[in-house]
Amino acid sequence: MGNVEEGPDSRVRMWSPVCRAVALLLGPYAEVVLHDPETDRVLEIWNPMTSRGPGDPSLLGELDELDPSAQDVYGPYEKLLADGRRLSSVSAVLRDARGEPSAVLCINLDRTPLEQAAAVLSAFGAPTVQGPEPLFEQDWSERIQHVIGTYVRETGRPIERMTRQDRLAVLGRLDEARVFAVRRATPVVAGALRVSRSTVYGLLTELRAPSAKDRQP
Amino acid sequence: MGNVEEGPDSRVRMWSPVCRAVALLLGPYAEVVLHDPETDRVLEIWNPMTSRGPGDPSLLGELDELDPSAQDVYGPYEKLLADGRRLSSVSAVLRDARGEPSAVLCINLDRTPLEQAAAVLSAFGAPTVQGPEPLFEQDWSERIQHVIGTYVRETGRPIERMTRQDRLAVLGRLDEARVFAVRRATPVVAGALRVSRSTVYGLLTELRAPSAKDRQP
DNA sequence: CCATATTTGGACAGTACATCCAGGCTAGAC
DNA sequence: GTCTAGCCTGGATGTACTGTCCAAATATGG
Repeated sequence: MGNVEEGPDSRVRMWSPVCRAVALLLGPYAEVVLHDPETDRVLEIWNPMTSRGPGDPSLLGELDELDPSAQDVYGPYEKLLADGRRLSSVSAVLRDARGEPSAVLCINLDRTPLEQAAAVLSAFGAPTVQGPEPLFEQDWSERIQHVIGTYVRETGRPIERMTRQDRLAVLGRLDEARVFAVRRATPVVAGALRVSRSTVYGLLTELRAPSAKDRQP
Repeated sequence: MGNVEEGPDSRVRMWSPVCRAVALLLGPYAEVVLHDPETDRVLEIWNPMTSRGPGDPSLLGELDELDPSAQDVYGPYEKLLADGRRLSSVSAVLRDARGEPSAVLCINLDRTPLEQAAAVLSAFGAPTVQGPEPLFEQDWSERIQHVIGTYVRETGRPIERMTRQDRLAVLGRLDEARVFAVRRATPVVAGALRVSRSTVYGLLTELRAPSAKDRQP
């Protein structure tokens, strides 16, 4: 973490915790830059996506001329890197205790991975991530339904035409999914399989103790 | 307390551009909170994901006692909301010009949409970007340890020095994480908290029935 | 030091879990 | 059709777990 011998700029000292926090949160997908609006140069940079470093020119442009209702925050707007990566960027004017602008913070988020994922998803007709899609449910009863539903879809056999082997297979999956570790799960599974609790318990013990059976060759 | 002129807290004035920038960039998926470490209350909040507001208690605890090598930035660590959303969180201690801690910034990023997308993609055999991240926790005892560990790290208070309020907070989180829906969880939690089973049940009932509490002396 | 708040271990009642069994049902063999 | 064998069922039963209560022990705070 060595800094230059001259000691860090007081502005860097003040704002770096925020910058490092954002850089940590967004991992390798975000670049955080602290600019000096006076000299129009980079003060410090975290997770650099290009080869810029402290002291390089900022190429910031005139933020002063932007909409004053934004109250020192600009964006998000889009940038395009030379290699084709798309960035979402925001900027904020940081002021000292006297209210004078002392630095400009820029956060550049690489949207490319997200957009690729979104493209794959929409190609398969998956819903765009807007409303919460309960793909994997926190609720264990939904998980039960999900496991059983998957099995029915795989075998094309509805619940009421299931054979003993089917029930064993489904219960095996449910057991692997640790469904029976939650309270009151067994009666729910029995109901979902249209079977009595006794049957479920019987099949489960048979499933969990295959040792005594194949012991005799 | 505040030695400020009228209007918003000077700290809010100073840090709000950063906060608003992050909140804008990350859209509805990130919550940005500014805490007052003195009073342990929320100073301001952007994109709130729960119903917290300015003036509410932070439940932050003392960050001072944490590992000094972290240099005022903590995390990312994981939080779990009641509805199952998983958050990645970072915290940063913000210091004034004299180097004194003046505020604590927390950014909470909702990872759920990303994880859902990742689940869909991996179901179609698409290459997963990152390594073996436990998508859903199978071992609930790990989850208990994780929730407690997170709290300890957040507050810098080891289990044996916890106050009643700490225990209440931890049990609240565990309850939100639906930990007590699994069999045998309560004794395990009691053991992990170095507390008797009775205490856990007592605190839990107190936690779950704040409605008809202080009506009668 | 006392007063109050909190935790504790243990006893207890109430559930839920798991097993067992006798009888009923179904399917296939004869 | 009848028989047999295997499976399922409902209920009875014993065990394990859950949650509550309370007096005593202990911590907390003035």
